[in-house]
Amino acid sequence: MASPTRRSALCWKNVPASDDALLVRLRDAGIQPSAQRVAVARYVLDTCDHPSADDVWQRVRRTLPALSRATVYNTLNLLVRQGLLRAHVLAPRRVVFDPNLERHHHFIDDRTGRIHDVPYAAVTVGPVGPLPGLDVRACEVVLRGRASPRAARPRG
Amino acid sequence: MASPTRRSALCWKNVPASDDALLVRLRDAGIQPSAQRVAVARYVLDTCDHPSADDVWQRVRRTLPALSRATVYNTLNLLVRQGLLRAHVLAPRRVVFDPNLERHHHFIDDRTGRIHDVPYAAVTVGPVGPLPGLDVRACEVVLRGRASPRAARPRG
DNA sequence: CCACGAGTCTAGACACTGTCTAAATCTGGA
DNA sequence: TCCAGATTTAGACAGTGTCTAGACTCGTGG
Repeated sequence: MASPTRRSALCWKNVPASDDALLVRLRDAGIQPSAQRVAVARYVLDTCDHPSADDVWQRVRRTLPALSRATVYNTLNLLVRQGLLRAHVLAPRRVVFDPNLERHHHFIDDRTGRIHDVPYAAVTVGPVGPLPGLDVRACEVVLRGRASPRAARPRG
Repeated sequence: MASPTRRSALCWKNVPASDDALLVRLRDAGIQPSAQRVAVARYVLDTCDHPSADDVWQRVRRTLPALSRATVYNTLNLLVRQGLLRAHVLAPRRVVFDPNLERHHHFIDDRTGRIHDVPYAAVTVGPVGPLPGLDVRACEVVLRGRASPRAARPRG
């Protein structure tokens, strides 16, 4: 064959040493830390942008051009399944991923679509009155409105 | 031409007289009541099933076989734009339509995916504490859990 | 009665999202 | 070194929602 059509993308050791904490975290969750998974996790577990799966793909491909879409979806679903990530359905055709595992709510800017985290304590929900026949196990609050430009950054 | 490939589907007068109230409602909202729009509205404005756009299409096509998918989407968006219907994004790849215009919340059964309306007063939300930079204009609560089979019917 | 313009509907193309499969590749252990 | 199992890739596939061109209907005016 003339050219290496298949790059050596699989290399589980090819991860910067500074990611030790991330590697431990993945391993503790029972996730084999391949280069692709680490790259995806490194971005998605440390962002406050609430990216969609495609956002993650676009972003991580900058450093891992051979990354396939299927791997991104697989990895995101794996992270969700293992409890390192949460998925929210906040906009049509847009599942959004959120590394914030603490109980919290969301604010969506009507104009920009930007999603901001809202501390759990900032909204008082319930006590839910008696709802006959409904066994409530989770409660999510979505606020909508407009964010002032200054508040456009959920975290510094 | 050999055969009527194009049926006479457009017939704005071809609407049962018993739908007078609906016709008035549509006209008041500035919506020209075509047969297709009336058929869609008649179903979607009087259901508690929280159907998706495709559900609406499947259902209304029973009585209007030539109804196109684009017309359903156009009509649903029109009803939403004119305030006769609400759209909720409660599940991935599934926008759900809700004719209940009163303020209310939703309960989603984890197992069946069924959506139940919850009276606004049954859940105490807020008072939202001071959220600097966020101008909150709407607040939606989504409860998740399990519904007992007996409670599976939001309305009789 | 007929022509015309505005509004509506249909069929299909299109873009996007998420899942699945076969084949190639890599890893760790014997 | 070799092998079994896990992982990744590319592409096919299905579902959802939008858009466009062309056909159709209605009301109005000549």
